[in-house]
Amino acid sequence: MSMLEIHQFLERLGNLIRSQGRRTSAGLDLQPVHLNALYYLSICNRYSDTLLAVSEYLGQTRGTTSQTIKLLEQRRLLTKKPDPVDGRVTHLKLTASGRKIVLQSWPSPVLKAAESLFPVDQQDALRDQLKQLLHTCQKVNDQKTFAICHSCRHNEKQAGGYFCRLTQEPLSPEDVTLICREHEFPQSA
Amino acid sequence: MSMLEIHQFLERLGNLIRSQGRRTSAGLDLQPVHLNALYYLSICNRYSDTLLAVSEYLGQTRGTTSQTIKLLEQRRLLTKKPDPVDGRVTHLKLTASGRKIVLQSWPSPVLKAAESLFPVDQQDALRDQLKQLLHTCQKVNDQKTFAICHSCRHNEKQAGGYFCRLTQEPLSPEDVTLICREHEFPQSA
DNA sequence: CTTAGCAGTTTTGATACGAAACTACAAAAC
DNA sequence: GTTTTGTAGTTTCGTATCAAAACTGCTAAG
Repeated sequence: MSMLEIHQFLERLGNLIRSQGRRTSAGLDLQPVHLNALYYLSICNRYSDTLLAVSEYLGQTRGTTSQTIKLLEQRRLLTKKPDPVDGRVTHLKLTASGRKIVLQSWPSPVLKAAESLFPVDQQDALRDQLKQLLHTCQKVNDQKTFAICHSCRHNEKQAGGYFCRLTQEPLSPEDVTLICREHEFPQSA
Repeated sequence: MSMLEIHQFLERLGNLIRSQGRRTSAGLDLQPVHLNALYYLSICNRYSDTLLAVSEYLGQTRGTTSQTIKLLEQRRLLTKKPDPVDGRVTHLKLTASGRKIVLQSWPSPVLKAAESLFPVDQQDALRDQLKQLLHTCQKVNDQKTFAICHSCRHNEKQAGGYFCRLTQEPLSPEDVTLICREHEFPQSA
């Protein structure tokens, strides 16, 4: 019963944010999905700034994402950099104007306006519950979690900093606050 | 800061539900937005089962909603009944197969699968917080609330039942559990 | 009885999206 | 070292979503 209502409220908040976003982001000539892609690229780490990662994060096919990326590149909101090692891979880096748009458009004006009327401790509680629900859904549906290295089972705290056992590379204190497409929680099942 | 993360989690849950929904509801030959419209019609009261109300609920224009309704009518998932008093208005009623599809598709399989792994008291807490956030957003953005008569300032508890001061009509115990496009919370500001 | 306003429809055009075929590169198989 | 299999990304095409705006028909106010 609760899940039914949770679903309903999620849809309604989503509709509110998206339909408002279509109107306001129309000034930027960008669609909601473009803002999502830009936001992802602003918080992902260096292993996760590829087209494939974006498409997995957004739940789209590669073809669709390819169109999205092409448009964002034409608008000079991101640049493509070929991977020095693997010739198939290109990394997507936000430009200064790309970062500016992320700062402008996140969070949505709808939520920003509600922020001051919504008690801070309730905001934190809601955030934690949503995070929990998202990760439960992802686990059940065998989806990638896209969480920060800090909570990843491949990440190892060492004397001088951090180390990723998967990529066999050291991670900086900033690195472990970014989200990664290879992220896996420590298995508790 | 919390709002930023809340927005992010809302989007990701939305994407998860929608991209999964596109796959499963493809079996029904319906799009996510159609399921939303059907669900709304299953929980709205007799003042709110019109095209205009649906379009306000979904945040679409009337033209877009008109297309949605036309398709649902062709699939025999709802029927149109002209209003006996106002010749401009038509009421939208779900058919038996329409109701069946609502029961099948709500809540999303993604959430249903997570239900058993997500503690019940946390479900209730999350539901209440989402409701709170939604209503705060709607208030701030001057949107209709679409909540149940039970919480409406126009509704009056009387000896034999309930009474709506706006429509000047009595409401049954079942009526006050349905959502209404004219709903307004008692003003506390 | 005229005018303003509302419920709903139709048409048009832009954009989003998935499916599938395709290119180019990489790594494993043999 | 050549073939096979797999992966990153692109292109094309058909379908669906959506808003904008012009439209019909009804209602209600002046």
